[in-house]
Amino acid sequence: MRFTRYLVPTLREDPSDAVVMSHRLMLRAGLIRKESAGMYLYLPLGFRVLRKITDIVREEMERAGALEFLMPELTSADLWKESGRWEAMGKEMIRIKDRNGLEYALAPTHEEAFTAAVRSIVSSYRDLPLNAYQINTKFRDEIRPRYGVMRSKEFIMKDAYSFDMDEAGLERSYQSMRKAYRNIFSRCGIETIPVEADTGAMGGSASEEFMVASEVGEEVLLLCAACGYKANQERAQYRRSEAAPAGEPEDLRVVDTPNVRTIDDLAVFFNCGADRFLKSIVYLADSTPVMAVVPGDREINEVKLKNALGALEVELAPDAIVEEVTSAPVGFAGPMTKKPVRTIFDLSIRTTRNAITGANEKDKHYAGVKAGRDFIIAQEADITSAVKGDACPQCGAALDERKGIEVGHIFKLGYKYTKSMNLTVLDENGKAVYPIMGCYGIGVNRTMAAVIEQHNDDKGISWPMTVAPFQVHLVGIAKSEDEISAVEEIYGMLSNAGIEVLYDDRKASPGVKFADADLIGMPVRVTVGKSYFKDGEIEVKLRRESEIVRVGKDAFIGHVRGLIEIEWGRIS
RNA sequence: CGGGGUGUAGCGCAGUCCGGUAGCGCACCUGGUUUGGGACCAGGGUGUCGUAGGUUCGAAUCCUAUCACCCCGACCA
Repeated sequence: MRFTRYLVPTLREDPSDAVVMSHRLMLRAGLIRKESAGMYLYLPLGFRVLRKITDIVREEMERAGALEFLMPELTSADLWKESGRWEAMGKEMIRIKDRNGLEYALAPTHEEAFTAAVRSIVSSYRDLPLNAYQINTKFRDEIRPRYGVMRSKEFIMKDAYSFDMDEAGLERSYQSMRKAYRNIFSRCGIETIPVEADTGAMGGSASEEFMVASEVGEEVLLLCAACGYKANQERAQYRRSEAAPAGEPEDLRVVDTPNVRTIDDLAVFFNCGADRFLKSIVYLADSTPVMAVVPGDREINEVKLKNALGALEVELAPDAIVEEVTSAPVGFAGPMTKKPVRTIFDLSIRTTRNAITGANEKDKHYAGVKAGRDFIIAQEADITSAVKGDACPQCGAALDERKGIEVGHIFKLGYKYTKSMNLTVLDENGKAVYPIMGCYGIGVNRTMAAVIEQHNDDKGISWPMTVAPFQVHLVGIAKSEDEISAVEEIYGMLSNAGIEVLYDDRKASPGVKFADADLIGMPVRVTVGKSYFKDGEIEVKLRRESEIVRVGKDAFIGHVRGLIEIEWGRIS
């Protein structure tokens, strides 16, 4: 491909609204342009990368025995009403009506669509196991799209749905996807960390996310170097100390605490650490008030809380509700409420004694509080987030914390959709049974961004060979007609050898060409200039290294082929 | 949704306080000289100053409303 016939609008300066590296580089290298918030268009160069990634995804999915479909993006409301998600998906799902007033959703995911498709097509156990997938656009009305294609309203996802006769079958499907995902990400040249994850609104049991460690990641991961435990903070567990706190047991007493409301205020007032307090927060769980009680130095994990309560939604209660529940102004809540309210305690509360907590009365706190004596733990659960330094739930070693970008997510769905949408097949005895499902997603655009996050330097992108838009970037530095034809000849040699080459044939200065080559980041750079015209030497350089190798015309193609092969081999 | 910020040429920005006929750099077009790490000379302006009202002899600038975008938070497969 000739640069002058292609369209690579590189930018010298960083666009002002791009804050993360991958976003900046995608814009500057001419891969994408913003259409509006959370919507991006892919220019030819960017689309080539997207295609390379989807090619890899497709190959690995086919190898795992999955079958490719293409589903409609416009999904009728009936489908969502069957599963109950027309309500449950909330505002994230974009809903539209046609001219007849029929309601549709722009698909944010395709469980319903695939379940309905399989229901109408498959009726025998002989057709299972089935793993159906597609590579298609998803629409999600994100509250806050950000970081370029990392979180956008419209994005490309590879989504797969497995249907098995029993749990053993699901386990096989799940493991085969797990393997396929590892292959896909490693072939894209990115290192991923598989972590245990929450199953979220999809429902189901086992779940793993594939994370790319990155400072700009939106997820927090807890990792144990000692035993290999890895989990998303939403789910990560930690071992609590069993030892009772030191000090003589105290009696319960009321302390005047005028205007002392927050944990920080209390720590100053009582001159002690935040861990001495019991933090009592009122939530609305599906509109019903619930009090959650955790140690003062801990954050409540709303995902865990939601799961422990069996609720669909939990949100902080407004002040009016808090005051009603506690019979006191906000800031003086405690588990010893005057009126009964459902209260859930974190697991670490059971050993509490000599603690300080709100007295459910204005300007008063209790001190010397002891669990079991002063209040009953009716329900306890793990409802606090693990943080760096906590004890690993498996081995007790200190957990480490990192940020990650979620590029893939696999989980066992169970019977949620087959039952709600009544998908059955006949087993060998002629009896109708519900298949069990798994579902598996990869964010394709996000994977592209993650590749760039992991492969860049101060000059630009440095593509892994497997996903690079072109394998070779040919820079010609020619003045005379003769020199230009000599470069053209090299370009012809590369093209004829079947090598993907972008040939910078612009009448620009060498500096401009080299700078653009580094910015766009093809893995191999070939320079044909004065050392070729004088000594017959073609210069070959890897983007990720600084060394330049000079080869003669005869050995040239063989050398480049060898490099491509080596670079390919480094990755897959 | 709460807090903060920004909208002026394709990109990056100045001009706004203090109203007086739209600017700079890069990119782009024409001609010429150049060519090994973002060249130079000469010429060229491609704009509804986000939008709509208002004040004024006169508005990018002041007032009102509104829209969009970005960041932090809340939220979120």
